[in-house]
Amino acid sequence: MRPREFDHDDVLRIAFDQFWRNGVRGASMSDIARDTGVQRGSLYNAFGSKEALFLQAYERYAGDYLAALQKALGAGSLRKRLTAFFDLTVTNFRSGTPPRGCPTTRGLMELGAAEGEGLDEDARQAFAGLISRITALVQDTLSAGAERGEFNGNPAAAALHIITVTRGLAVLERAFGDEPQLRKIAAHTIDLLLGRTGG
Amino acid sequence: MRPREFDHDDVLRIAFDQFWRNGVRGASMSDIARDTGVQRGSLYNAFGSKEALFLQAYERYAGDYLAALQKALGAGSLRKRLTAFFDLTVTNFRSGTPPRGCPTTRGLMELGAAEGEGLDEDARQAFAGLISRITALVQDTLSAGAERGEFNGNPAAAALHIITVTRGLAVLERAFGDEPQLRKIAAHTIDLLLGRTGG
DNA sequence: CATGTTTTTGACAGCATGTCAAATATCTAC
DNA sequence: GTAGATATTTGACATGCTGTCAAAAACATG
Repeated sequence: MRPREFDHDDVLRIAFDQFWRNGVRGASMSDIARDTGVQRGSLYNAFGSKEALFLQAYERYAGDYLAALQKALGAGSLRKRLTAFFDLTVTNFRSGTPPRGCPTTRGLMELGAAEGEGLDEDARQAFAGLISRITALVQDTLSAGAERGEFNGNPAAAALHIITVTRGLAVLERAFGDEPQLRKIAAHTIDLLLGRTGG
Repeated sequence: MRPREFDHDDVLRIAFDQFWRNGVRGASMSDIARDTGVQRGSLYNAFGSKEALFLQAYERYAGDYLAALQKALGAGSLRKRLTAFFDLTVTNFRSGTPPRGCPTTRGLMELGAAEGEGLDEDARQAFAGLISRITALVQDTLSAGAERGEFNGNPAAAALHIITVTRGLAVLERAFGDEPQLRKIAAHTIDLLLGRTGG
């Protein structure tokens, strides 16, 4: 066999940065080839297609991001946990120069048809999978908070509400790019769920 | 002069349907040419570019949609108004076969760079403009409700919260296509803002 | 009926994804 | 050490996209 001349993980990292900054459709295989120093044909040989390359790169990101969220949700009062969760979310959306937004939300809205039909069903499942896992983390945190008497509502409904707000923040970030506004909305959401005082 | 062989408005309607179903990037000028019966070159002659065609088609849609929202927000108790608002929102996202989702949210997430740089700054402003106008409508409704004693919170903050949730609903619609779930989230949002009982 | 102006039409350039055959470089077996 | 097998690299190609342009066509106006 002839050995590969590039590092698999390096390519995934560099490719994902391209996808994140320019979108899956906006990033071209030529761009990725230029940035990685790997020729376009080699990328196709190694990954099969642009979508397959994206999926691998996305799974890498999803794992890292989920771990960071889990850590943010894991310490302090419920209010502190949720605050850390939203902080990390907004910071993630606003990372990069210029800010890159939310890759999950962007990827989701870039898809072809709706669920069921659609060629990029694999991508949709990857995006939906991360959202579901984040929702589960939040719900667990709320349930634990409820047992400690820090929250008295429906953890499932509240988690769904929170994930909805985070997706909305991703959209407003693209519309207005107003980071203080995003943080105000996040704080307001926590107040709505836990009450304005103490919590 | 030679007269135009097609109806300007017909083309805008048909083109927007293409954009709505397949996204701005996903819909090709060839598709629109086929559906309208107007040759590709004629479309470029009449509208200049795909983005310019989209912008005109989008403004048409935005005007109609805003009028429908205004009507939904204009009658009954505050709770009824907000319920009608969310109903219309979700129904709009789920219209078409297969459901077409939210064209504003999709268009926004399809854009190139973030605010400031980016070539499609005109499109971003069109999307942000509709979102801002909807937010203003909701805020007015909440303010009026507050004067009538139906709401005692901050109308500006609550309106921002509501618009954030609607953007989140647009994203979750693409992720899961679960319409009952969307309606539950909407109802829960109203309960959070107005209180679970009466309102 | 002739002239002028706009629309229409078809061909072209440039860039995208994806495919493929040929060339290349290493590993393995002897 | 050498020869063969095998996977990677490389460049050319097909196809589809946006956008441009010059030539042809069709109507309005004098």
